[in-house]
Amino acid sequence: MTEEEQVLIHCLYFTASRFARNITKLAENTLDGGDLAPSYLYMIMIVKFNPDITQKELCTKLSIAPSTSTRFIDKLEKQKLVNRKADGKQTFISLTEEGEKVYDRFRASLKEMFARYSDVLGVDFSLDLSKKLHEASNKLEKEL
Amino acid sequence: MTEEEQVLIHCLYFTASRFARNITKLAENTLDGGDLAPSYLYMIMIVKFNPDITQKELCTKLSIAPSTSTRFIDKLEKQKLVNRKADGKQTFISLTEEGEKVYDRFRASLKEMFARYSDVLGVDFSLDLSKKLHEASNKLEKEL
DNA sequence: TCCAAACATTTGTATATACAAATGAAAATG
DNA sequence: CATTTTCATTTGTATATACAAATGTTTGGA
Repeated sequence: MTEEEQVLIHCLYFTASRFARNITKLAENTLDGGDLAPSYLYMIMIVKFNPDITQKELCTKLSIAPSTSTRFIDKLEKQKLVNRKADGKQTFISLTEEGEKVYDRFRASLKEMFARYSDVLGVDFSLDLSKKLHEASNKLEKEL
Repeated sequence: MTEEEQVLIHCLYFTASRFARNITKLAENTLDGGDLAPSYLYMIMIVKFNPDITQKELCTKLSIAPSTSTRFIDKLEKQKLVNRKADGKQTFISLTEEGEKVYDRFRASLKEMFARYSDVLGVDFSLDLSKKLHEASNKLEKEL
């Protein structure tokens, strides 16, 4: 292993941010979100499985800043894909009918994306990597 | 496993982009790059181990767009951390003395960052994850 | 030898995302 | 109950990053 690679495997920031750029490009090319970028689909997916989720909880599950969540929801609301229900300090988010349809389209196109990358990386490798990233995010989110 | 998690582990885009945000935040807080964001340190690291690298090669190794590389190098050159050597179509990049110093400072602070996250994730898990992300990026970069 | 095609870099512009400060609402405490 | 504290969201602003078009350079035919 070269010294360069030694440094790389000791810096998860380097390897993770590069990988994120690669997989984002693939997602932009293969996920069907109409005119929505993949990150909006991520939010829609989370809302789908957590109806009436608060904005704060969304921030945690997506690891985004509160200000980012405001802007994302603004856009999704304008497109009538989600509803905001303000109650005191909190805001609750849920999908509209139209939002459910976008989710279903995304869900179908996800198969295609999975096929594309697991063809290159291997199915087991891909599932394992994704699971590890998920676990790791939860731990970092909680303990840092 | 919940249905939400089933979707997550089938979508590397979701898990990788969230993880990248988490680890980026940690990197911003712990890596010592003076006033440079972590992504600039990544570029400096690659140049350190590949003196006189072309811009195109940098783009491949970092998985960034050519326009992004131009802007990064503009900034690093303005701070006298790298040199541009134009030759025909290509541009060759190398570190200045000052750039080497920035690398050395980064290198020292990397130990701290590694300690922070491997404390939460485990040393073996962290090294393994980083290695897998590195391999996966190389494959996606080559075959997609 | 000249032109067309290929290629690397740069510039114009748009967007996802962040942080810090501002706002608005609830809860706690005297 | 009145006021301070705490908390969730929003707004102002900055930056990393991308794509598409423009520019500049080389190379391979005709």
